[in-house]
Amino acid sequence: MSIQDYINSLDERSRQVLFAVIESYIHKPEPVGSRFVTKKYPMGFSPATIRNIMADLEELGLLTQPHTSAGRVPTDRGYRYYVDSLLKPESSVPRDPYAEMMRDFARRIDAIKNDLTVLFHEVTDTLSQMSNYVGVVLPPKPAKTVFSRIDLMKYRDGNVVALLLMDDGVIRNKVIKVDPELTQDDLNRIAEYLNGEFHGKTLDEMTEMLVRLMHDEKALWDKMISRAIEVCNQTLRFSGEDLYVSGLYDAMDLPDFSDINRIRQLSRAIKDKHTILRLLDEFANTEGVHVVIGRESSASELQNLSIVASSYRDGGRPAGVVALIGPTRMDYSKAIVMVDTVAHCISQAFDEHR
Amino acid sequence: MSIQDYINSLDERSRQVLFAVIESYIHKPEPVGSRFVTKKYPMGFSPATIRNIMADLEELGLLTQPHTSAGRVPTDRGYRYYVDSLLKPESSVPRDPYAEMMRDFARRIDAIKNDLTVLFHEVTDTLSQMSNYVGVVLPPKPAKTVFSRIDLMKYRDGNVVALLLMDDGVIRNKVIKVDPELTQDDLNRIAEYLNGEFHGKTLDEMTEMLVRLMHDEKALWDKMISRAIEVCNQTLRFSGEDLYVSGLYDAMDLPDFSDINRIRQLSRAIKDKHTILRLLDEFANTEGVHVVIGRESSASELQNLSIVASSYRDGGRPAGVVALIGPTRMDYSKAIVMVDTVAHCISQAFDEHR
DNA sequence: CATTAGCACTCACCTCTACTGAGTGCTAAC
DNA sequence: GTTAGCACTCAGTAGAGGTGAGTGCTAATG
Repeated sequence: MSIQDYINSLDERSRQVLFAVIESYIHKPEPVGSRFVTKKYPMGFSPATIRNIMADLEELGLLTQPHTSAGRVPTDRGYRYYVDSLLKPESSVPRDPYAEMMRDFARRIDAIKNDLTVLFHEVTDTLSQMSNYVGVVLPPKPAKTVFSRIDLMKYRDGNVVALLLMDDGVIRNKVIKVDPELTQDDLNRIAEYLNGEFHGKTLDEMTEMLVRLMHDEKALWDKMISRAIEVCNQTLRFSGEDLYVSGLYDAMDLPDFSDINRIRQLSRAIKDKHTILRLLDEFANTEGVHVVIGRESSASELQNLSIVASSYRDGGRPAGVVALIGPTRMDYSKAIVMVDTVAHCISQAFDEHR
Repeated sequence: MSIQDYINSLDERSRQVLFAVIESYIHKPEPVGSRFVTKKYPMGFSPATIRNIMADLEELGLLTQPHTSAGRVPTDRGYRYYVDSLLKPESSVPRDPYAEMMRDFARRIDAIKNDLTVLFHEVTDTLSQMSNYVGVVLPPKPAKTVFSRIDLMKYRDGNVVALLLMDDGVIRNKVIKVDPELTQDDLNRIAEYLNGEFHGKTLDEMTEMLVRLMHDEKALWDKMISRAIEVCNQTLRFSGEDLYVSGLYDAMDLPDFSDINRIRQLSRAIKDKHTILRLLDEFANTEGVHVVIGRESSASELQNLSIVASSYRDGGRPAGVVALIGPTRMDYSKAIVMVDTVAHCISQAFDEHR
């Protein structure tokens, strides 16, 4: 019988004690003693009994002691058990306290769902304000979004403004350089050609087509086409995938970040976004709420941090991810409800949208 | 004779000592003792003499002691004197070490000067990376920029994408809601009308005109005009003035921010941008580099912070501001050179641009 | 008369010690 | 199986003493 098996077969008493320790510690970040448990979570046993149980839980790696004569503190594995086995009956999580906020939220995002940038900023702001953790949104992969149209307008010098509209609302404008000889009429013809060519394609397909076109003979003798390819090529050169983040400032006030190094760690994790990006990306095609606790993610940047994430859907299919990043000592039940609800709100907003 | 007069008439010795203390303290944030000064900045006096001079400087409020038996530390007033009287002969500031970087910088911004958003991000990034302070850019007041053209494109549902081009490169796109009956042809006519009406106007003048138009009789019977007004009204509703900021993460590594409260203070100052915005705004119409040290700005948020700022010009006239925000214990000479040089680079990029 | 050597003094900082109290593990009794 | 009792551990605090960097003052010096 492996440790995992032992953990899975915890008896009710042990579960109660573990639950008590974790809830208490989440409420107030101080090691929890046996006497304290008997007082605040009375279950008819003396401190000595609780001590025995706690010792068992420590042996299983669910709790640990900061030092010999201190109370117990949950380990990452402890939180994991808490999240998986103690919170799972989701009905027990009280959604009501947030219902009001969420109705309000749903109303607000309804008004701005046309502009994804504004929408996602609103989402991260709301998430972080409500939770005091760091709110994150992974926007839909632009590569998977469907081309709607491109417009080209002459600007100053030899510059042209390219406006790229995608079907789901991702709008991008970019100043590109072209042959200054081109007139607006030329540009219109180029845009028209591109609109026809790329109609209904995803960005991925577009770039693929572009590569093919560039080797096509037709492009060699038709100047207009070769120019169109050039324009398109410039426009599609993206600023890379981005991530909406907010709430670092509020999170800094959490007791978990009273240590300067913890703050640095958190901000570093947020600063070079690709760690988080890679992690969230894994959830982009899944359903439901996921929780990653501390070292569970192999990324060392996230050692003392946990992530609660859920994908949201656009037209039934998973599109992007919303998440909360906080300390491992996180109010998981609260965070899970929030992330879940917000994800649903977004999915719903998208659905009404089409 | 006021204290200020005494300060202005410091003799050479005192100036030398003050200079030594401040330079040393900027180099390493530890109280500077008399013995240390005689060793590292030999000027032919014994520690005792230096002590007497230091006592005088303290009486004038230029230095202070953290506690009785510690060395001296500069006060805000001390830094002020240092900046005004000891650094002013600008020729003494060595520009060379940065010359290389700056050439590089000039080349880089040359490539992106068409897109102000990208440009300003690049500027704050460069400033903060080179200095380890927080780089800030106040973009040109959109209200003062000159209208170039507006384009309207039908999007999904009853939505329209409005693309607003301004003469200096501020480009803004916005999804607005209009009467779904409007065809693309209608939109084109509306845009044409607006382009004619607003040609060469600033945003300020545009809003003004808009108010006037809305009370004009013509608007009442010409449906096209009234729609145009509506569209324009929606488009001009801005997301408010913004501020480009970057470098908080790097600044956190400065010893000045090893105290958690200092970090919180700094991030709070950056978070609600309007304090900084108001401060920088004062410099928007001035020339040259300005330095605000600690409490000199009445804003309590900036107590332990200093700002080195300079306006940059667009077409000869001051347009916006670049700045560095750091601890009062800042390397002012370095910061001043950087801000000054960067401001010049931007001005130059704009000039070549027209 | 400016400068300096000498000296007493101050005070942050470090270390050592002792004490306290919260909490534990173990064992024997219930 | 549960619990009372007890010895033990250890972080945290407070006080005492020593150290050293630095000062202010005064009297001697050139």
